[in-house]
Amino acid sequence: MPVKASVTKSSRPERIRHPEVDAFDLATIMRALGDPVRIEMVREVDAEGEMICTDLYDRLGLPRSTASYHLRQLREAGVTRARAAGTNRIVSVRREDLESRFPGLVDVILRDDA
Amino acid sequence: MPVKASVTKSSRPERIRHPEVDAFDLATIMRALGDPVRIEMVREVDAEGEMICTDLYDRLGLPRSTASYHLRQLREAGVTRARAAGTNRIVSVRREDLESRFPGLVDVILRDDA
DNA sequence: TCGTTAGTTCCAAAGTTTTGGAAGTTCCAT
DNA sequence: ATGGAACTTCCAAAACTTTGGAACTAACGA
Repeated sequence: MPVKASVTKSSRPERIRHPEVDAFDLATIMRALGDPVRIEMVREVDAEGEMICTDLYDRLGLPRSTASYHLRQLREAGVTRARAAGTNRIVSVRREDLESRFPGLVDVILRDDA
Repeated sequence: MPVKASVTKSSRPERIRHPEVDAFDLATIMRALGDPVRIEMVREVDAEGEMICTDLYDRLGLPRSTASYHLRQLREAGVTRARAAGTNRIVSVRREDLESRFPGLVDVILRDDA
């Protein structure tokens, strides 16, 4: 009989997936940004440069699973990046990548004084 | 008995509604642009400067009611403008209005060469 | 090894958007 | 008037997104 009885699911590190700049899609990015919670997330993260999820989630005051869902939309569109650091995850805005593919877009998001 | 028996609905000219620049909302505009059909509409219209709905709808090859729905999303967000001209409607992109409120955004939409 | 913390994924319910045919309105020409 | 063309709105079905609690995983410290 082989090794273990109950590996419930993936027992390997599980990389965090991010699209490459060449795979960025304008409609997908616009859609990710078409939500006030997500725009706020981008602004909070950008203002700090980098942020751990807990701090971001605490500021937004949403249930963690909901906040995690929205952050995923941003990450999968290419707006934010996440890297693991111990038991935390450090999030940042992909400013240079966005700027190189859609010049001016980051400024539009961050500079709105409505 | 007053005047008419069956006015089924509004019997008055029915103005086409457009938000004022001050009422533009970033998330609403991003959301309106977060769809490939609508991005294409903006590009087609902008390339012509002005366009009547029929011509636009014919180019997109969608059922008219569907195309009309998408154009409405754009108009209500503030991206496009429509004015009546006889039985036609002439559509255009609100370039200056968008530029004044969200400088750089129109360029992002029109200049993407993906 | 166990307990705790950080964060994600699962899942079903709730909510929203999209679709397209049919019906309706408005305008113009005859 | 009546007819037709150009649009829009209605409406219900289908498709998608969002929500949040519960279950889960992975990393760390004692």
